[in-house]
Amino acid sequence: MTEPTRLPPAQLAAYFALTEVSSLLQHAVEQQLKTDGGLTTPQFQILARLNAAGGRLRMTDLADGLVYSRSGLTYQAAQLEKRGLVTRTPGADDERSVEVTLTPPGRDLLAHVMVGHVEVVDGLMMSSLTEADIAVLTEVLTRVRDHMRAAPPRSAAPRAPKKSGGIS
Amino acid sequence: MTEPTRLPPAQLAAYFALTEVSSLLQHAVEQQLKTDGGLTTPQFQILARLNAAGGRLRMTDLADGLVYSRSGLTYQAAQLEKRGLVTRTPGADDERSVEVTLTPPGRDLLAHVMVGHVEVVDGLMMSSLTEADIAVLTEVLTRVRDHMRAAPPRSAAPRAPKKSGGIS
DNA sequence: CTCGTGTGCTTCGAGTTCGAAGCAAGCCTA
DNA sequence: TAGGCTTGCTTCGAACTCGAAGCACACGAG
Repeated sequence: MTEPTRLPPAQLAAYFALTEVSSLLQHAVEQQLKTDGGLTTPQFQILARLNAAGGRLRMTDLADGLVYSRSGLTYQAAQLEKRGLVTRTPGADDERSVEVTLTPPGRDLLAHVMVGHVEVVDGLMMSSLTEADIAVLTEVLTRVRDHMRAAPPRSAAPRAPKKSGGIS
Repeated sequence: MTEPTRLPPAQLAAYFALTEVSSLLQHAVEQQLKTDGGLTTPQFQILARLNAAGGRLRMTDLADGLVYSRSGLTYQAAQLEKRGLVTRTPGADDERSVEVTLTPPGRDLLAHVMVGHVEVVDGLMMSSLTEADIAVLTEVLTRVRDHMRAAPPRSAAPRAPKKSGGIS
């Protein structure tokens, strides 16, 4: 039980719990998405985000909401296009941009997959929570999310004098 | 026939918030681990788990606490061994098992990395929360975690249902 | 008009991940 | 002791991921 550093115990507990829950949940969801619709998590996120935005978004706007890299987005968009779930067309205003559009089959598949998706989340996560729990969880996590989105990407490390030229 | 399914809005909000927070946090942590110690998240998890267990664990016991696949664990353990952070030796009792042991350099690196790790988690996640928030978050998430660990996914394990928890 | 810079997306190579198949050691029954 | 089943881990091939480099269009200055 020798710990290398002293740690704020309450905070670490919260952090580990968050990490573990989200890992387990993500794993379960991944299985469901693959089984019910042959989708990976990133693909599902793309479809869901497109649907939420009315069915059409530019690559850049799509990337803004998601967490992973531009190149990964290109790859997954290509996969989705192969299956006919989305189309990619040159942007109307800006010739170098690409607009991704949800097709009817894409919308159908999303609707179908969403059912099982909600079932899994419900059964695995929500079934052990009260409405009050859910409300407070949402409130707290939303606050954290906003703070994270606002925070600078990185750097400003007190110990590391590493200069990366700045974000200018 | 295909309508966007109606969804429990409060639950979805909680779920999305959880997903987004954990993604952002994971991303930030990944950067820190790489910068401070040249470690990936799975590698860090292995070292941390080893340290928590006193420095030595069998591969299987290591896998039980983590989320990813056996083959992935083998791969990462090999990476760690290459860097001299752990050793792998045949098990004493059982010749086919492998015991992974944290080396002194491994312990040192973990201690070093943990400092920055806590800093990141603290600054990014905890700074926007009160102590009460943290307490309630921990309580709720711990409950969810226990429930998830107890519940089998949607199908039984393909090969090895553990001795204790009979699925049949 | 032409050049230089910025922006949007894709391509590329290297590394990581997973599930299935494979290998070897242990266990159980006869 | 032999035979078959189980368990512990590794290897294999294919898919996915990332960051860096590259390509093409847009915009502004001269």
